[in-house]
Amino acid sequence: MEKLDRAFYLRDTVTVARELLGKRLCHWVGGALVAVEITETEAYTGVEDKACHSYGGRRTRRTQALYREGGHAYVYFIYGMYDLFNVVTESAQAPCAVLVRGARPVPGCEDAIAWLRFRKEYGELTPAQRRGLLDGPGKVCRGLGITREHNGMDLLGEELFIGAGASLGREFSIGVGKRINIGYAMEAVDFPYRFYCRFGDSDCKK
DNA sequence: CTTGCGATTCTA
DNA sequence: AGAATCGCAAGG
Repeated sequence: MEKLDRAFYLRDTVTVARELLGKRLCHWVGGALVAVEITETEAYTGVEDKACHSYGGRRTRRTQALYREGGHAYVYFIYGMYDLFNVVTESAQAPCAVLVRGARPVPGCEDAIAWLRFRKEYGELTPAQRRGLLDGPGKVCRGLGITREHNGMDLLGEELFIGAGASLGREFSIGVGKRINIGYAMEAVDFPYRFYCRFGDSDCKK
């Protein structure tokens, strides 16, 4: 499968966050290629964004991956329980990233369905259950088997990458809103940096 | 070394 | 609305 190239990730973070909607996030794991379609993202725009881990140029062991060139993974641990997957964007001088907040299984991708079913220990999955496997940033990592071991990984490699093709699902428009759970971020709480798929009848947000 | 708290999820 | 649960980052 053709992958998004470096140039895609080196662009403006908000643009990348919008354009990642509908793209296929893929992880080769356990002998299966697990592919899901991204339905919700948030942009974290770097040193001037109080909600971003690199705000003010903060550079610690945790934030190191943010200072890589665009197209790398930034995976960090939160709330004592969850790993969250981000796509690093822009140049190495601009520590920005896009948080993947939600996804859904790609129709017809049986490897992914089998993997997700295994993760949830379900026999069969209703459409609602399939959606519920990936409808939060912690669930995206759990569902795809992404952990902190993937922190800093190059998304142009073979194991973890994002497909360049158009969405396999239905057409959608882009919904915009404020980011979730960043109440501490002063003026940045109101930035319209959350993006989600709108499918006419139903939105991909809770 | 200590401590406050978080880009969440699940249950009620 | 609250608990679970622990690494990170800041401060002493």
